[in-house]
Amino acid sequence: MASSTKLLTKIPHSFHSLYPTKITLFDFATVQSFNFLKNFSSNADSNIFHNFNFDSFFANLIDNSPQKNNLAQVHAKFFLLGIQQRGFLITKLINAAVNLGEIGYARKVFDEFSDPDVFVWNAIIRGYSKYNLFAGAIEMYSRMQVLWVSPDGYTLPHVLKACGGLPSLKMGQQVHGQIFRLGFEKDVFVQNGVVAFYAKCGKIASAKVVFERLEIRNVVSWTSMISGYAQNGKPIEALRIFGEMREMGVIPDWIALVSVIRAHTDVEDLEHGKSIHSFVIKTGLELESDLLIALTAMYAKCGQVMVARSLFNQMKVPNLILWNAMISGYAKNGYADEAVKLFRDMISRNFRTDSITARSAVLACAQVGSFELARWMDNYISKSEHRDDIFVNSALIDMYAKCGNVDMARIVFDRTLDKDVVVWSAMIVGYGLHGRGREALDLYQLMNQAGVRPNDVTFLGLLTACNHSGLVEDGWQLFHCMKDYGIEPCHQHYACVVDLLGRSGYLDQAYDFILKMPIEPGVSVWGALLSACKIHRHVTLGEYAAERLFSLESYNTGHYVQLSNLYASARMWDRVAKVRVLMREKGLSKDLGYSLIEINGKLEAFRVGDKSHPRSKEIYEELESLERRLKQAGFVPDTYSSLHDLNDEEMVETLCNHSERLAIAFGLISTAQGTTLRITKNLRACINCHSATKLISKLVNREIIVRDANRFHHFKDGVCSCGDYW
DNA sequence: CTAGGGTTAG
Repeated sequence: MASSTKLLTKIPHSFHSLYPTKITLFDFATVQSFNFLKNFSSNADSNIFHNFNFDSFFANLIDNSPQKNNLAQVHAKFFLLGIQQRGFLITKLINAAVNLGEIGYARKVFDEFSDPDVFVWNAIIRGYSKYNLFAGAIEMYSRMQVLWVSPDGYTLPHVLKACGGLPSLKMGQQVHGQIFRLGFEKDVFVQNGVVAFYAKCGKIASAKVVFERLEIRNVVSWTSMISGYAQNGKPIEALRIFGEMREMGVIPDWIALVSVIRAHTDVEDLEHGKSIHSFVIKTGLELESDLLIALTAMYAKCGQVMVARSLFNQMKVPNLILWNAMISGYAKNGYADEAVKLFRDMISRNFRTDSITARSAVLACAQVGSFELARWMDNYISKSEHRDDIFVNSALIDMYAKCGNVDMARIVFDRTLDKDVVVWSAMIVGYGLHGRGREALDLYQLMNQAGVRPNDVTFLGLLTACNHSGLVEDGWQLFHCMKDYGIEPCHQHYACVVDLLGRSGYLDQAYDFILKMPIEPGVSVWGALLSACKIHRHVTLGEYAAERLFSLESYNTGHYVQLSNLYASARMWDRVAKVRVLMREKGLSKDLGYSLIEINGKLEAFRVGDKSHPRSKEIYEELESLERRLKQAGFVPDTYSSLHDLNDEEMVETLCNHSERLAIAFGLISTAQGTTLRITKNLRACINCHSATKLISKLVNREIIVRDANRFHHFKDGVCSCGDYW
């Protein structure tokens, strides 16, 4: 009997020395051990186990269990042997289950244990906290206290993490009070937890008080403060604390550096960010993959997408967050095509995507502006696990609106359950962009009925909608509704109102309104006034607005062009010429106009007078025929404002080869009768092309949708949705 | 069995 006991305890050791890897140990030794265990039951001769050390035997087995099944087998044996109440083994079992990610199983083991001590409680609380199941962690913590089990120095950090993760300021403050009563002032683990908790709740001042009272501050204490400032929009302060930490001679580890890199990212200080990068290389920390992710995100967000991409490529197995950082980096910096390409790459390689990936990819599609791509994205999302995510759906609504199809946006809107203010606002903004003011207002009614409180973006969408549909009265009333909801109007709201008043010719009232603004009027406000002056040919007020604009942004070409357009509309050619001279003196070059048209999901670009297209000859033939038909229909080019316009497009003498006309001609010859043409251009629509496009839509019996720098124009049957005001 | 980090719509 004694020899068999000995043999059993010896198996793991002998195997261990022969096969040092843990997996091997499990495969051989435990299979044998399990076979042995299978052959006895609780009524077996208990003498066999007289001197047997269960703790070390099962501990070994648990440590080497690769799966939940193995743990379950071990657990079953506890009951057979009557040792199911050994806290040490249960703690080990729960921790092992947690490390395997089997939190549900860990909880099951916990629930079958009748009288947990602090170690067992710690194990289960750690489990919930580790997987960000904060409510679970807190629930277990309160149950622990009901049973009068006192927390120790290991319990509290997990609980604090949970309080900060929710975040629940109240709960954390209670825990902080307990910590004080229990006397953990000197426990650096607990105190660091308190610092991080306050920082996560945005109570950075409280975090600082606790931090400064710490007698011993380690790198974790410092990092908690640095990331606290970084996460609360105070990156400069974060960097200052980092400086202090360095002065104290504390060596940053890789997590500290991640926080510092994030702070540099937020201030877009690539110079210092790069020096951190070299520090990382010098200290040999560049093997730390999460540090590389932070660096990738930094370069991507600061616009250095090429550098970011090379770091991305260095990673053998990119993880989800790295993919996200790269995709959102591309999307943010206008590399929408690259973002989409990378997203497609990711799904074709069967990587898991999360809600952030989906949002970034949808955002990129919105920028590309291709309706076909938008449809593909929608199709992908609606079949994925993200289909009910309201963040993703609000991005989809925005995407469809920006890709020219507000009705598809509405379909996404209607299928979105539990709509929040962002979803409602996205739809309202979409209607606004397309000049469908009535529908925007109707939706606002429904939103009120649904009990959703509007915010600043909702009102911006509503005001834009009223503006683009000429609903002056409604807009004016809505603007005054804002204060009922305690929403402070910002520059863009004021600009909308100026636009609104200006549209109906109330220019003096618009000026008066500007003078009464509680905040300093900015570029958007004066720009709106100048536009209105151009429409109504009010030269003196327009000149004043232009003067304000030049003082705010003396190098923005657009303002000079607008002023020149104002003069042209009033036929003041000498002043048009003066603006041109002024621009030359400032060394301003004119923005190049271009248009994109989507044909079978592919985008084709045209510049003014472009002859580079392979089908150029056919395009110009179509253009000439269109021109003839326009003339026959009695179309007279509005030469006075166009010929003297300073836009590059507008400078060209023949008006019929503006980029959008080339795009239209190409669209007509490459699509079937009746197909809708979708065009995107980088500048505002010129008056001539706008009138011409209206007529063309009637002559060729096609719907033509043009997205200009400001809004959408839907041309159909000779009229445009903008009502000729843009 | 402890703590700190990175990606985020309108």
